[in-house]
Parts: sequence; C-alpha cells; structure tokens
Amino acid sequence: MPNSTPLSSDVLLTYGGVTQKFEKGSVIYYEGDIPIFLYQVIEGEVKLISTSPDGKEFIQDIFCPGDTLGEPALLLGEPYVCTAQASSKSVVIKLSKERFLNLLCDSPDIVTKLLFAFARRIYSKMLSTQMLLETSSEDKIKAFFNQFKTACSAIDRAEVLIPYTRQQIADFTGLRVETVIRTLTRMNKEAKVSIINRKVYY
Amino acid sequence: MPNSTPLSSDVLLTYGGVTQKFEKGSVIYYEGDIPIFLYQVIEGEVKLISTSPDGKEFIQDIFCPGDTLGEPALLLGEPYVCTAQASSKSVVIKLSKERFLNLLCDSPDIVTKLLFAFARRIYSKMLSTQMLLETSSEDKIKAFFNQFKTACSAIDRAEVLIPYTRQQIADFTGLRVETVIRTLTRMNKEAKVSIINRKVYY
DNA sequence: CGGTTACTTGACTAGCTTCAAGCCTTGTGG
DNA sequence: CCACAAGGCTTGAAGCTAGTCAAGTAACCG
Repeated sequence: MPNSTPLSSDVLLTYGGVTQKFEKGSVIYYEGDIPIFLYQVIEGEVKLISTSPDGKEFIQDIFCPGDTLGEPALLLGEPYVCTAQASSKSVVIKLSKERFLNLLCDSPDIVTKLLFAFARRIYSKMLSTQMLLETSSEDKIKAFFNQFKTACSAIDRAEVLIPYTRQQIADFTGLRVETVIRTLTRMNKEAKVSIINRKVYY
Repeated sequence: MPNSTPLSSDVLLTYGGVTQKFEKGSVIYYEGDIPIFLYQVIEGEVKLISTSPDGKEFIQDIFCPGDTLGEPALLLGEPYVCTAQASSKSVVIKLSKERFLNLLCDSPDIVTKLLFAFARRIYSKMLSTQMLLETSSEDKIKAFFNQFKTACSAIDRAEVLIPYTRQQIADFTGLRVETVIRTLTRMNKEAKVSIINRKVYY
C-alpha cells in the first residue's frame, strides 16, 4: 500500500532535514513515543507494526521511498500508535516538527498534496478495516489480495504474483501462518488462486 | 469518534451547499457509488457501515453535527467503501465536488483544517485496526472501550458509562451480540467492568 | 397494556489456533 | 562442489473460542 509522494526530499533538506540510515530490523520510533520528527523514506522500506503482548506482530502499513510517515501523530501531538521498523536497510530523512510546520505555512501547495495523500490513506485504511471484518480466513485473504491488486492498479482479471511470504500475509490479515497455508492450499485446489513453485498468483 | 469541525456550515451554504433531511435509517450514499457531493452533518447522526454478504452490519465510523463525510473517496474519485446511513433523523448539507474544490482553492486555511481533521481520522483508524487485530473478544471490547474513553478524554482511572447497546458494541468490534453479552458478564464477575441496571461502566 | 426493542441463556458446531514435528529451498563457507 | 545452516513452507492432531440457532425474559414507550 504505497502512498503518493507529496513531498520532494529536496524541500525537506532545504528546510533542515537530516538523513539517517537504519539497518534491517532497527526501529525508527516506538509505539507510545511522543513524536518529534517527520520522517520520509528515501531508500529501502519501513513498516508500521503493532505488537501484541504475546509477541505477535501485525503489519499496519508499509512505506516505500517517497512516502512520509508518522505525520498524523506528529500533527496531533499524540503518542505513536505503532512502531516504525525498517524492513530492509533504509535511508530516511527526518525533519523537526517545528520546521515541518514552517514548511506547511510557507507552501499551501504542499498542504494540498498532503491532504490528498491523507485521503488515500484513509481510503485504504477503510478497505483494510473491511478486510479484518471478514469472518472467514478465505475472505480475509481475498480482500487482502484485492487491496494489493488495486494498490498496484492491476487489471482485475489477470493473475498477479503476490510478492509476500505466508508469514507476511498472516501479519497483514491477523491470521496464523498455518491458517494462511491451509487456506491457500484449499483455494489452489478450488482454482481460486494458483500456486506455482510455492509462489501465489491471484 | 467524532471528528473536529473544519468547515462552518455558513461557508458551505455560501458556496452553494443545499440542505437535505434524512429519516432514521435512510441512506445518504451506498457502498460502490461514485461520489458526487461533499456532505456535512448539521443535525442528527450519520454512520458509515459495511454490510457483509450475509447481511451483517459493521460500523466503521459515526459522524456528528459539524463533521464532514465522504471526502476521501470524493477527492480521490474512487467509489465509496461504505454506506452512509442516518442513525437518527438528520439534516445534512451537500455541496458538489466542483464547488468543494473551488472552496479548497480559495481558502488554504480550510485545507489546513481539513488536513488536521484527516490526521485525527487516520489516527483513530489505526487505533481501531489494533482493536480488530486483538485475538480475544475481551481484548477487543477493552480496546473499544479505551478508544471511547480517549475520544471523550475521560481520565483512565474513573469508570465511565459506556453509552452503547450490546448490539452496537458488537457492530463496532465485529463480534456477535451473544459473544459481547457473555464476555461482558464474565468481565463483570472478574471485576473488569461494572454492570449496573444493564448499563456498562468501564 | 400491548408491542417493540434490548438483553440473556443454553446447546451445538465450525473453524481458527496451538503445538509439535518434519520437509524443501536458498545461500554461504570450507 | 558439497555440506550444512537458516528461513520459509507444510502437515497432523487436539483444543478452545466465537459463531449459530433457538427460545425466552426484562425494560421501555406509546
């Protein structure tokens, strides 16, 4: 679910943004932290995860180069709901809240772009809420796949490679790996997905 | 989960907004419709619901007087994810997309306010995603109650009346009424909630 | 007082989770 | 080029929790 790109990194750097590298698995901010910076992904991939008390992990969102993250909590001054973690070696620009607000004041244009990016995010959160409300594992997985296909604007008919591991599908849908595997196997038999070399096409 | 109020109804009327009444239960727009108007609630209450194929109903959001609704889909030009339905007799202003866009162009101020309202909405959607990812019915209900308490900025300690019916709690959490009842009864025995005259305090 | 709405309880079932074990594939170092 | 480690995938058996269906009770309102 990549978001659109409302902010050029150049602007962020002009306003005093600083780049920082993160190794795979290292944390950019923790759930509960009070936001100080705006972040933008330059290279790599950053995921937003909720961890439940028993150590289970759920992926709330994934951010790609160009995407900004953490703005809602930053703007509201509320603690982060999720932890942001680099899912691969990543480069991130961070900009202090004060400078970010200056930037917003100076450029109504950017505010509008951000507004559209937020609209996109609300929209996809509503879709993912619908996914989580599905009662059967099959419907959840199908909803997840459909979201992915819409996000990368794939034609509905053509089968597309789902570039996620079983574990990642589980982390997105809130199911267990075994359930994902068993459901996919069944769906394969019923020709609802294709599994070739363990890769899933839908 | 009421949102802040970025738009005064006066401005909407100035830009050509038209008021319309809706009886309790009547639909403002349907899931799948292509958005044409921006809506603002003036009186009453409007809920956003997803209906699953078997007729079950899930409440995605509730809007109170002053709140605008349907902007994400409208701005993106995508079909509505949910159905908007008046949960009580309501009055709503509707403004055509074109005029809404004019309004945004004319008033950077309003764009900024909308941005903050969107931030609030993303934030609360993340919280509700976390709620849905909880595995047990008890944790879901507790997460829902906590969301409610935060929304009305209740002090965490004090017990607060939860102003929802069992059915509504079920519709928000994605559980069944019977499950909600059984879980609440158990939580009452374990002193995790208080039930007095069938009313729930948490 | 009668009808509607909300709440409650019980018995049964289905489906997801859990735990445990084993297999396949990929990449790395000797 | 082989061996082995590590991560991902798969399978089976058992348990438990939420869902379903059915029936009935309590509160509310005109």
